[in-house]
Amino acid sequence: MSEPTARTARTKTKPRPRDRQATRRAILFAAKEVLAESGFQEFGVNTVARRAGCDKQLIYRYYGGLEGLVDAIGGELGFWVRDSLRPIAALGPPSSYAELMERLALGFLEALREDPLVQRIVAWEIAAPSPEVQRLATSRSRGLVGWIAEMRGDLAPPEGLDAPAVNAVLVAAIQLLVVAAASTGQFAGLRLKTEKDWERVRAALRILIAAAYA
Amino acid sequence: MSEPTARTARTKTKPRPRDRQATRRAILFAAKEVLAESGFQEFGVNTVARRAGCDKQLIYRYYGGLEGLVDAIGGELGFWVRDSLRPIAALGPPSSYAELMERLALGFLEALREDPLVQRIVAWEIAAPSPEVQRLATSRSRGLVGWIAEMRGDLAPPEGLDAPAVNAVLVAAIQLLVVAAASTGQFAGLRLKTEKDWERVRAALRILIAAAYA
DNA sequence: ACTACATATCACCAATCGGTGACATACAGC
DNA sequence: GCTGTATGTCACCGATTGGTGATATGTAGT
Repeated sequence: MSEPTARTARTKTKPRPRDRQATRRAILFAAKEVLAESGFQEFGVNTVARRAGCDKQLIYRYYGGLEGLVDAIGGELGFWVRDSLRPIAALGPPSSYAELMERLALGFLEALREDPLVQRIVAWEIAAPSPEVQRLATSRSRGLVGWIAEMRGDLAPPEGLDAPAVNAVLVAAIQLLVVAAASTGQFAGLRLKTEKDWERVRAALRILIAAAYA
Repeated sequence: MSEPTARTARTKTKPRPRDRQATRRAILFAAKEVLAESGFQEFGVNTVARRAGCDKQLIYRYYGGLEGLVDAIGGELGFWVRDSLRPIAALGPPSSYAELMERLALGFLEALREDPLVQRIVAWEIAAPSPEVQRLATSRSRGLVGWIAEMRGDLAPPEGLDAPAVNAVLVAAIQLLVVAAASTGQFAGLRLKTEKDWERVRAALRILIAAAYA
């Protein structure tokens, strides 16, 4: 066989420019895209490499595999809570613990609604408690709790009220409602599509918060 | 080759007794087991067939594939809400809407905590909104909403309060807390392991409900 | 006893997965 | 110009997946 050997045909696809940092970034970007658009079910070396337009081998070389890639995403997300709630801080100091919690809850709701990537990660944490994903969860949790503590200042919840428990309930509700809205558009018979629908949710949250922390 | 043909070796494994109904039941039972124990990630024809101790072909024959199997599970779960909240009804008529909602919320919490299968299905609905799973969600939603309406009788929520929205928030919180507890044992910095942890959650729910419906 | 059918199992398929070793090629240092 | 190394691509591996056609076998009806 004097026809072109396998190696001769090697030049079918243009190789990427040889820029290690750019390739690393491309992979990370593709990973976040895949996760945000298709969820963790599609998340794998093959899919990410295809999306990034490079060979999957590079994922192993530059991130040591999927786990390292997830960690890299987690690293970028470490400050998500802080960044997304920054506008809340700009409103000036709240006058009461109730007002603080209302701002935080509604701000968290909006921030989560606008970020499909974090939505997917939340869903991932719920559905597939693998160790690497757990780290994402705990780091985000810590960020949230720490942020609340920081904003709180010297404001104190009413005497005898278990604020961490109440806040966990509120955060849980917000997370599930947003994720359910993204995937099914409704929850427990409540439509979650139009802005009017969300106004009902916000009103309910306001009532609950005001009542609990009154 | 006069050695045993492939077909001669066919009798390695004992075939199941030829009982169509029993086999159908075994498959459905195995499917629920797999789902409850390992979650939807492991849920597939191969796994279920292995668990049921039969050939996967039978899943296609008797249920028309995975979708039909999921539908069968959904059919059995149609009355889950009603069944699991039956003890609540036995307590006698509530004296107020607030008391009704408190009973329902706490009853729903306990029922969900005790049923890993439904927990997995909830997680499934959240993470992988495929059409067949959606049907499970909506049927359960309808069951819940209908049950509330039925129990409510002539009790009415306070004037001007958006009860469906408030209830959706509460149900969402309960669902996510239970699922998070099952998978990670904590949520938003709140431990969810011991009965004492859960008592904090129940107390928080009681406060929120009482305050909102006062 | 013989046939027809329902039941169950097996054997294989193409596709996809995560993972790895071999090869190609651009570029930097000598 | 030659060589070594970093970067990128390809080709393959074994395992697993959902899916199907062919085959064996128990059982009921004649």
